Amino acid sequence: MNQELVKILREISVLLEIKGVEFKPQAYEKVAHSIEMLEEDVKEIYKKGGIEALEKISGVGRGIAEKIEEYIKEHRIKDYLSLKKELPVDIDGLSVVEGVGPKMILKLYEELKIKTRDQLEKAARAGKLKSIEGFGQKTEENILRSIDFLKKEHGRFILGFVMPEVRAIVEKIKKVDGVEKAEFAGSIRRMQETVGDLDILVISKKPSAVMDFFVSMSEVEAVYAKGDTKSSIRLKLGMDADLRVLPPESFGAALQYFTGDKYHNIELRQIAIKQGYKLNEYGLYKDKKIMAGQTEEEIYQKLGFAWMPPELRANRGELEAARENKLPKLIEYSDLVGDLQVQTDWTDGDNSIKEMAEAAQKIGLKYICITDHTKTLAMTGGSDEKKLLRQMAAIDEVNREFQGPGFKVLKGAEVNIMKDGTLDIDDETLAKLDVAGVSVHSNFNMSEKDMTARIIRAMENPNVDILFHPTGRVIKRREAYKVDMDELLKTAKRTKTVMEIDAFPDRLDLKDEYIRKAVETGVKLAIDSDAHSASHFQYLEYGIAQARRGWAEKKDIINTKDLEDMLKLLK
DNA sequence: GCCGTTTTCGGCCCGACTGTTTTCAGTCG
Repeated sequence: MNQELVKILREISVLLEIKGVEFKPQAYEKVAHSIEMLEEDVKEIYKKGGIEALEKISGVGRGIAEKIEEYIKEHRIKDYLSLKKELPVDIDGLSVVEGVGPKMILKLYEELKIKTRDQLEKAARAGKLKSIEGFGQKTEENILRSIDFLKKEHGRFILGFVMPEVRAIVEKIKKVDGVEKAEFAGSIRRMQETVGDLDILVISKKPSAVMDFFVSMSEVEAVYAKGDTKSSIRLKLGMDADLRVLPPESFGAALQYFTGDKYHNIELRQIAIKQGYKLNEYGLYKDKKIMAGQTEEEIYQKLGFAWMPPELRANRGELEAARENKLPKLIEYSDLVGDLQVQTDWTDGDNSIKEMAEAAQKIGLKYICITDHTKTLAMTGGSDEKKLLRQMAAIDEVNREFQGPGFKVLKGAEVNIMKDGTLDIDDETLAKLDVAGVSVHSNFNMSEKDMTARIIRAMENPNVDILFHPTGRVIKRREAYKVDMDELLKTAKRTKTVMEIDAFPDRLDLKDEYIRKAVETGVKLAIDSDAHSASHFQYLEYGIAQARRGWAEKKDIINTKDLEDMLKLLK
């Protein structure tokens, strides 16, 4: 229900903006965002607490609450339908095109009866857009370029897959003559699952040298704009990048501003206004006098907050917590000492047990658990009981070679949860493993009720230690299966089952909000790389980022503990 | 349409750049 409603509220927002209505568009947009972030279904909220409960959702007042009620009861919103009748266009599809906003949507419809992105593309290819007043050659080209991109990439990039290039570019810019400082901001600094573009902030005595370098890097595919303080490019990897040169006294303000997120910033600026300040990307001002701006710390401090890590900035309570000095002491990127999901060439991994162990040791881990697939995942050559026993002996052999307390390879498996919640490995064999992980790899399309019951049954098995990648999604490829996460977390708490944060860049389940819920519930978590190759241990970083965005501390994550202590936390 | 350390009316985040136009509206982040 939530996603349908979000889409409708967003459309109402744009439709009102097209009509030139003031302030209401922001009100609807704000509610759309609140509902998007919501864990609970609005239908459930309404069922439990009626219209008053709906009004408790951030940004929802009586008016919108009644519209939500109308949608729940009658599956339509009258006002929305009449707005839609006035302007029957695919708002969603058109507004994701870069440069196309409410006013342009209206003109496109009035002049050329364009309703969909396909029609927009055809009109642009036929050169018809130029005929509209206020549209020119450039507008047409930009629209086409954006449409091509949407087709190719769906607009977002998976953080872990673009991060190496991002870091390399920033390092290169740091070396340009005159550059004193260069940092990336935006969703990348916040370590979001997916990122839209790259923002780089620079202090330099020679701005033009930085701009010249930036637009002529080998990674650049196209240059959109080049100015004294800002340049914009498209990278060959498909992502857009902006670079801004700033005066040192504004660097912190700009870093804060461009890191976001948007909702964190709106909140912070409103707080600044209430205290008699004005906050923008150049600094914190009182009566045109700059009061802070060189660092983020001094800006937050002047406004009465502790500095907070970018991963927390989402206006989900972090400002309040920072004011009361109740910010969580987040798990650090150096805190992991083990990895509990590792595949090898015994099934679908690239490397041997020994090679994986060596790679893990090299990046500073003290133990890994080998968790190859089991027999019903036939395409990977999954293990049956016999093969598992043979692998256990092979692991003993590798451990003998390591000799000494420095590093240990544990025996585990990623056991399939069958349709009825039973496992495809017998209990006797499971009991012999150090760590038994379970996961769903088949029948993704069950009802929420059946899927929840299926997974709970598996968690109740006393040999099962960890639920691997608990929602089964693959970002940009496969939706999460339907499951009642509240029930799973309750079951995890009751049965002492650990929930996994899968660090593989396009998995990253649990999601941040579920992590936060797990932490609040007292459920223990493990951050695992799900490595299928020796190079994949580097992905642990993205799992840690995910944990940080879910407010998790070191104590919540079992593989921050030394081997003995970690094993005590398993069933 | 929402909301309250400006509290039930009167505000609502803010600045840069583009494209097209000749002084600025629209879009974006």
